[in-house]
Amino acid sequence: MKQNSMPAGTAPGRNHFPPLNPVERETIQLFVQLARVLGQRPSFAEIYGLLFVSPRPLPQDDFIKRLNLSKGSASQGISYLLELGAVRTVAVDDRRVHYEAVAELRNLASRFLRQQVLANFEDSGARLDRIAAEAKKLSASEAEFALNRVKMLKSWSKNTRRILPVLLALLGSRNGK
Amino acid sequence: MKQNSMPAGTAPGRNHFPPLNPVERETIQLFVQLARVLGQRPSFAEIYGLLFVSPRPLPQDDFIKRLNLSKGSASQGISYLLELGAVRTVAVDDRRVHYEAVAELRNLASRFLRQQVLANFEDSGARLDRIAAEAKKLSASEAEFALNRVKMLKSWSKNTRRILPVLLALLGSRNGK
DNA sequence: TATTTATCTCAAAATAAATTGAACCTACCA
DNA sequence: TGGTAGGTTCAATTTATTTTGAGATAAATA
Repeated sequence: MKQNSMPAGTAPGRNHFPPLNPVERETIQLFVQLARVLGQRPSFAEIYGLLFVSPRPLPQDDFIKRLNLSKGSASQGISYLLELGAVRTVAVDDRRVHYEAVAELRNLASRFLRQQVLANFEDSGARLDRIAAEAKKLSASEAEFALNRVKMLKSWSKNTRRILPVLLALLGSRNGK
Repeated sequence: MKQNSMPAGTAPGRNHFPPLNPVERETIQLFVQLARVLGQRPSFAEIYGLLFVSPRPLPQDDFIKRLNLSKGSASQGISYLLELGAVRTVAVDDRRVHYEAVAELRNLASRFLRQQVLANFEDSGARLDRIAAEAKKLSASEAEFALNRVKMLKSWSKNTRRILPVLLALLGSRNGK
């Protein structure tokens, strides 16, 4: 079989967007499902999933065409994933920016925990102090109970912070070693 | 000041639903915020929050009136929280069922992780096998890459399962002991 | 410099999730 | 044995989130 015009049989070429094969479809679904548990948008998960199964970096065009996404979703999704550190840009001889998945669990989990989870716990300390202050204005027995609850919440928060580094260390180590 | 008709000055009485005080409001808000991170409904978090700050068990009436909830939300919320083990019923000399918060972090976290998080990972194993099977039908180089990705996902899932028991043990221990 | 191509922004539309409340059970009690 | 308080269920509504797409911007190309 002769090749014509297209540079090489294996290179997909600029305007070649084949439909998703079963491996791609299922992998993307896997990430969409995971995303749901973690409170992430399905369209963003699709993008990450496609990049994750792709042997080569992809430009935005690719997810727009192959995932049927709008330009807006693709752009928002990519910038979110970059910000999260789940995706990186790759230099390619093309005007378009190409992206690839960052596939190290340690990196992903660590950034996710820090940016999405921990960030939301940060300001709880201030709130707890406010609650304690208000609690002192209550009647003696009510104050006692409330202050006890605050103490409990503070210990929860301490416990949680204590655990994170351990968690990250465990995620980083390979295969239980 | 004389008491009349009401049994005792300190007992809230059947139809007494004072508005939330600042301690209650702030505590409830704390749980609502936490719930958002964990993907839980705000109305359910409100119920848990109110029970958490209440020195005595409360019947459904209480959250309906004091939190401005519909009967439906209260009922759904309570049954969800019971199912999750975040709330328990308390025997009280009253036809109405009274509830109190289960406030041990270890219990809460363990049940939450198991029911909400782990349950969603369970069936990913089957999907990974399907992906591997499909991958073998691809061209040699594509198959190699895809199978490698599957291997990676399997190791993620293994890592995650390995970590859970450690996590729970850490959450259960007090104050870093 | 004009034109084309890639990407971004954000208000509007579409979709999904949470909440309500009417209808319906089921004990209890008068 | 009929009335009522407490509780549940679920379709309809409300509210929140996600996605879209019509411009705007900017960089590369002609």
